[in-house]
Amino acid sequence: MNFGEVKIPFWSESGHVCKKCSVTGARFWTRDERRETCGDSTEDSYTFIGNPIISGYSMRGKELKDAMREKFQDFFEQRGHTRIPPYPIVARWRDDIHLTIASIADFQPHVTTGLVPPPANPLVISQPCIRLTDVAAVGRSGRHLSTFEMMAHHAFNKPKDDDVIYWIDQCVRYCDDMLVGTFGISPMELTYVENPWSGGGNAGPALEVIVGGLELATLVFMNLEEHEEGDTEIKGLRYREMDLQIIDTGYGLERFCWAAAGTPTIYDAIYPESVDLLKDLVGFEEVVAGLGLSVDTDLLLGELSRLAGILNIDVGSDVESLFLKLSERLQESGLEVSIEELKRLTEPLSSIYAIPDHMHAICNMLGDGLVPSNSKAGYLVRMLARRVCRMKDELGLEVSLSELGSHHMEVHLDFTNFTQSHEGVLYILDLEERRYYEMLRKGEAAVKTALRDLPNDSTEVPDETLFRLSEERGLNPDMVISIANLSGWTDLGIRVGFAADMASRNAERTKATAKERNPARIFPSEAFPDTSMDYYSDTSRTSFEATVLGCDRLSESQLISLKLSNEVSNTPSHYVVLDRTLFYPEGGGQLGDQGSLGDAIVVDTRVENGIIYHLTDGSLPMGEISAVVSWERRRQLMDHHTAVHVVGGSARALLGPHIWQAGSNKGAHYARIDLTHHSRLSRDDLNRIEDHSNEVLAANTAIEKLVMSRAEADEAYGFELYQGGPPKNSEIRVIRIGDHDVQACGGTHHDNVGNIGELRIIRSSQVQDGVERLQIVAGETAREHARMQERLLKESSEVLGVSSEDLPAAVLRFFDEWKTQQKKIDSLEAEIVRLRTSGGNDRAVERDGIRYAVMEVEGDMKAMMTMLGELTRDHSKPTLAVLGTRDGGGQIIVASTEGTHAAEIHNAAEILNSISVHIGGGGGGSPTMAQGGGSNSDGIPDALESARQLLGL
RNA sequence: GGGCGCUUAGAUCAGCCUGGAAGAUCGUCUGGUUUGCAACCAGAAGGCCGGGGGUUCAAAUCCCCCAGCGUCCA
Repeated sequence: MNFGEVKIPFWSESGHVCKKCSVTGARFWTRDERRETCGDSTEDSYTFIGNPIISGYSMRGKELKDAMREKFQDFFEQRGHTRIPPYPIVARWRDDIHLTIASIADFQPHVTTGLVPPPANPLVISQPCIRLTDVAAVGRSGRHLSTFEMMAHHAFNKPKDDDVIYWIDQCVRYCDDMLVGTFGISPMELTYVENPWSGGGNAGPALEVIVGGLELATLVFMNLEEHEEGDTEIKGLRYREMDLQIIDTGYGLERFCWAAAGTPTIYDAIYPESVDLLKDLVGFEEVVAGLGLSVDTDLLLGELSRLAGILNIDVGSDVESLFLKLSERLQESGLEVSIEELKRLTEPLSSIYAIPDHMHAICNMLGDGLVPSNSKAGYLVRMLARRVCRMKDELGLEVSLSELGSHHMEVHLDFTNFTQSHEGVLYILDLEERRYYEMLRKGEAAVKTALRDLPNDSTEVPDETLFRLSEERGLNPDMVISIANLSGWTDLGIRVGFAADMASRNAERTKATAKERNPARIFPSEAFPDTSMDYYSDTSRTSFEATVLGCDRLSESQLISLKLSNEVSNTPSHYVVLDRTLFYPEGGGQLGDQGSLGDAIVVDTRVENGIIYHLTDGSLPMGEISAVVSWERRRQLMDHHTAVHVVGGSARALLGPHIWQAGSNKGAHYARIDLTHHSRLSRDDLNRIEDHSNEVLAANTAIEKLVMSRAEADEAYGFELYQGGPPKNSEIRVIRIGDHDVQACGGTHHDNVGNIGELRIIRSSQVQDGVERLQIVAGETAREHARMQERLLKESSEVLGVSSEDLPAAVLRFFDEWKTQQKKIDSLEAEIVRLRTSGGNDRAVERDGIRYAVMEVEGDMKAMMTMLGELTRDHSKPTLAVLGTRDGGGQIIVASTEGTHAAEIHNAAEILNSISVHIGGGGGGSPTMAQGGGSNSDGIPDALESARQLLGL
């Protein structure tokens, strides 16, 4: 039997036969002996539109989804599955994906690798998911969604332990029983297409379950893992059997709803209220009537939906050629519609369909506490919000983003599961809309500047210009064109194929950056047993005895990959491995301990694969050794680490549930914590957080340090635990500060928060949009910081001879005075120049109607420029001026009055070059204005004299 | 996490590529016109060209560092 073929008793018992699809060549199972195609080919169009394949569901929208979901979960609950509440849509327990893209993602990687047992076995779940890979097709294809619920039943089998819940045969029986028995789908319509699955290091056979041209479910039987010595080869990679064998199913809730509703598109089935509202606001009926289509519109729309399903819309594919294909298809169905008519109808319609879908994703993401940003998951919600803003503008809607959000949450969502408040979501939506229009406003000037050199009758914009505007200003090509069309370039359009080029350009770059990633190991960790980490048992112990198990010189490349922090003052030469240690290795943002091992100084401590490496300034012999951890440093690190937890808790309490720790760093001099927040923090905000934190310190709450299994911790505290990032082990250390803060953390902490004494938030900065970085000092560094501030104030106020209270006023006064005096000097200098250059001045010579002014002046280049202006700006007095000053090694300006006889017969740059040799320098400029300088200021008189000779004066 | 861009008058932005006299529009102020306002005309004030270093005879302009802001991709 080949990999991917599914042979189970159920097939023959239920009368299924195996066939080969005449279009795709895929193997599939069906009860219909005459069937030629698998159901999921270009020859299989949707049969359920206007003719539901699931009956008995007359409701639409949320009510339909709720009913469908309940029916599904109830079916499996009655068959021994435990119902599990859905996980958040933001996948904070994983570091490889931002959003939950499938129900199985809830259990990766900890459960699927066998590290942690599943929350129940078998289980049933309906998991909201977001996938943005096909976001461009949403609203256009009639079936694509960026957000959907994946209903699923999962079973985790361990055949080696005789622990098998159920496998392929039973899984297919459940599926078939439910579709036929519970949902009343005609058995003859069902096909099961073999489509083996591989990816992400795992593989297994799989079946696609198809009815009426619609894929309702995928059943994956994950039983292989990538391994060099495996005996199964798939797509060039070798796989072997896993100890854990997983039933991974996915049933599209929205597709069930669509199949039951039989509406033209999936959006009509699940978001009817929103679609109606938008059509109403747009006046869609009038739009259609105004088109004067040559065929019946209802007929056309129905036909479009049927066809759209079999047109495969890829990201970056050419919309133009898609329309061509659609139009041809319609003709085959006997509908004569021009591409132009088709466009005018489908463009607004696709936005009307896409908006509810996008709003659903946006509300779910924001509801989960996500903050819009210019990077990571926050960027994804911003991108969707901007798509909605653009679509509603193109539709000419007056309604705001938050009004759309408000309507959507009211009609389509259960708000009870949200961590963010209703008002919080609307507030963020308003912020995002303002930012979008701000971007557009700035974009207008950018487009005009970028296109300035382009003739007004151009038809195409250079590719490079479009790429740059898109990347730097966030203006996608469509927006650029519409701005340009309004600004004078009326014929501009986008080159055919440009969208595809841009997509492939992005794909190339993604590929290039993906190659650079390699989390290389630094140390030979297989040579040593795991180090006993004694620092957890008593965080205040500092001296201990241990055995040196290994010591070796650090290579040049090891030193580079270590990326030592700037708190490491001496470059280490060796690494030392012990059997046990009190040295805390860098981890969770806390820097490594320092101290001494025998005669050697420990400058940093690291950990890799459970082995702790002490970085020392010398080598050590094998055997017993006594060691001391620097308590001063350790205490400071603990002050900072505990302070970070306290500040994080206070920020969440004061600012809202969207506050998450996006990263942190704890050194000996200061600590910092990155927090997700939608606005910049004012000093006032910081003060409130600081006060709140110090109140927590004053209460001197005991710090609980618990070790518990991951499942237990999840159950007790939820995902807020993982502020510091996804957990890596099945056992978790939980640091709990009363009711104030609780998180999984491997760092060293005090036993009571009061041990810190006091903490201060000394500044905040924005590391990305939506991520605010707070710098914290605590304990000794807080006092040091205060002393430093005092010193700065004292030194500054002493310079001005004022008390530090008067410093701001004094500085302001001095700055103002400096400015007014500077102006006075300028005007006085100008006055001197006027006096020297006006009338009866014997240094100016007039000849052939040109005034020649050759003179040495005092002052710097700026003063000379002012003088020059006086001399040469007056067109009624054509002048050639040669000015020199001894300032700055000697400087010379030669200039003539532009547009006059003087400018025609003399070249300033030439004159300058021939005379500047006297000051040992050079210079240059235009024919009417040249300046230069040198290093021999005493040569100025010679230079001016040679100018006089050159000009024959 | 990886890029790219921006920071110039009270506001919005040119100028930077290719170094050589700091600009435009709006706003402000003064005067004219007007019964008055708007509009119009004439004129003026208003600039550490984000901060710091470097290259150069010369830097808003080129190079490096820092800060603030924006944006794209993962």
